[in-house]
Amino acid sequence: MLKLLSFSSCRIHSIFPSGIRTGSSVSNATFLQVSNSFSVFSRKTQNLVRRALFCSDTSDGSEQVMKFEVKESESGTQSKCSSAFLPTDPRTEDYPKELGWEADDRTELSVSILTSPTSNSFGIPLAIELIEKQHWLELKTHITDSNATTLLQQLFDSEADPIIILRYFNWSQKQFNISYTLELTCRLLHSLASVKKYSKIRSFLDGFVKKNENHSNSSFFHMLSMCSNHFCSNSIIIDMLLLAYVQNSKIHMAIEVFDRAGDYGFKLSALSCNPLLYALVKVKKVERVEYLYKEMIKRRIEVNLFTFNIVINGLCKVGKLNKARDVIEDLKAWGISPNVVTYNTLIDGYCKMGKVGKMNKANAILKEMVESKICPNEITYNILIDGFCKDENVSAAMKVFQEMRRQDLKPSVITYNTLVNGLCNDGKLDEACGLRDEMLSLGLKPDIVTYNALINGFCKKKKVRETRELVDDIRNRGLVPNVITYNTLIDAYCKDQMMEKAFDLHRVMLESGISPTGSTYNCLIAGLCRQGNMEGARKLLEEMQDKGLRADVVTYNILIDALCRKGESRKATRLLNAMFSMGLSPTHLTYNTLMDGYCREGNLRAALNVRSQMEKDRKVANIVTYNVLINGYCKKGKLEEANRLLNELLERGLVPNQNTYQVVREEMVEKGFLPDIEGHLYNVPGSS
DNA sequence: CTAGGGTTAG
Repeated sequence: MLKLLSFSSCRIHSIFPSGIRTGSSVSNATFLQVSNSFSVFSRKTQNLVRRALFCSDTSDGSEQVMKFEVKESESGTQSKCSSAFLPTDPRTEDYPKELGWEADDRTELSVSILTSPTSNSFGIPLAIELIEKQHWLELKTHITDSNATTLLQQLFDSEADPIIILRYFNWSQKQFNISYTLELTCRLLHSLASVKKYSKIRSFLDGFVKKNENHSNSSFFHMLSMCSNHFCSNSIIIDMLLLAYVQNSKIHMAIEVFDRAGDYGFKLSALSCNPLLYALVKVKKVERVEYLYKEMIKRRIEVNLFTFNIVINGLCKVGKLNKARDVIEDLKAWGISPNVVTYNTLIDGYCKMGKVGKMNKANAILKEMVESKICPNEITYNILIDGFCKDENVSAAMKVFQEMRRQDLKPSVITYNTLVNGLCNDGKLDEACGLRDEMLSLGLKPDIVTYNALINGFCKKKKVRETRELVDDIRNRGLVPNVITYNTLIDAYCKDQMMEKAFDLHRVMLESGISPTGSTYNCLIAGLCRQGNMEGARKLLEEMQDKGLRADVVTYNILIDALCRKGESRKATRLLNAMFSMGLSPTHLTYNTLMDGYCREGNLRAALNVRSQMEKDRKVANIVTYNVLINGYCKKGKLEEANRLLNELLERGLVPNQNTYQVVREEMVEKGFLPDIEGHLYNVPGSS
């Protein structure tokens, strides 16, 4: 342990404002040089000496350093000593550099300082006054970047108002372009916490996190607990640090803080944990969400309805609907009642992620909700309308729309947009336009989303004139086309093999200052690929990457598909490997496309290799995988093998679809195979 | 601090 002896006898003052300044022979330069000679001592010793010098109790401000002595000695049998005397003239005195030994943690240190009286000194009270009045210019004349830290320490030691210290801390860091140590930072935070200036701590930590210095969380935690063991303050500061990371999108750091807070036993709050949960939901890191949620309950962190709703939302977004329902039970067990948001979230989950009969389940939840005396709101209806539209049941969506109005709920722009989109996707363009007109008559202004939906509908039907009119309409109504407008139109041109037009639009887009997304490029690359222009596709891929847009799974799927169609499945396989090195995860589609490529080349061995690679990637063969392989075997005349696969897929509980049926019927049934699965085959939807 | 609408591969 280092010990500072004769600390209280130190009577030092007035290195402030610009070092030691007296009528005596001791100058600021002298003082600094002595400071430099400290390098022969261990860092801890240096710091202690500095503190002894700068932080000692000198209330009268009339004393002046003349001479000091530092002694380091190891406890135990061996001991070494060293001393440094402040010289009257630095150029003529020797410094103890040549002593060059390092103290360790067992070294004892003693410091004694001799002082002499002086008169003209810049005292702490004056400094505080200047900071309080924010007379920064005047303050600046008293401070140099070498003693800025000294004043800070003096402020701490004089127990100045934490707000004053904070002001000086921020000002001097900026003024002298310095960064205070973590220790001083933690002392500041503790002093603010001691007077409950939490909003100050919050904004300070926000800036601290933004600066992104190389402080690790581990040293922050360590220093914070070294500076004070006030459990409550520590917990609050760490809680706010976590929130600061979340608000600055440094989720990884936030998670680290969360974990470490657990190790230190600091208590976090829902105020910071909820935003973290939500941030994780937004990036679909749902395993993390589940872990955090469990951990919050385990650590007895306060959880509230927001917490539950966020977790439910996360689970719904990835289709874990049963787990989401379990969380509803959890919250009831906590004595909390679900609210309209809870139910809306769950209904939306079923609408978007549910399997067969999902809309029935969504309706069932609606019923449950009403029975629990929770009134569906406009959003509830919007969710259901969208659900039915996406389920290709626009008429049911319209019924919900009627019901909504019967309940005296006002449809919003979003309601109309949802329906317009549903009608457009159903090819009912007249009705869609009718709804747009209805919006206008109700005083609801169609927005860019309305137009994007309509444009999409008209593009799909290749109604060029109407599409053009709609695009003109956007401008006339004072709306501005956005990325999605452009992407929709570019894709339409690409699908129509009008690549020049597509690239024209791409140019217009750039000129209007709208940044293309990866999707924009995907559309264009797919267009070029359809024309078999692999060279152009490659070039575009490069352009895309030059713009800092990363090729994604879709991009690779497009390229792999194109190569396979050209009978170059080997090259496509190289792209599959490239995906891994780019950190992208191939999807079922990726593997299936590649297998299909090999099958069409008649290379079944290669196709099966892809399948085993897929399984190594822990992707279970789906119905498309089987269709591709069965087709491959059939083309080769290996009907027994195809039969084996067909049985395998049935055993796995997969449902054959029209493609399966097609292949099997053409190639197998007529040749007398598969009597045992006939029953299944004739139940396939769409079969006669 | 939590819930709803528009484009894109196959």
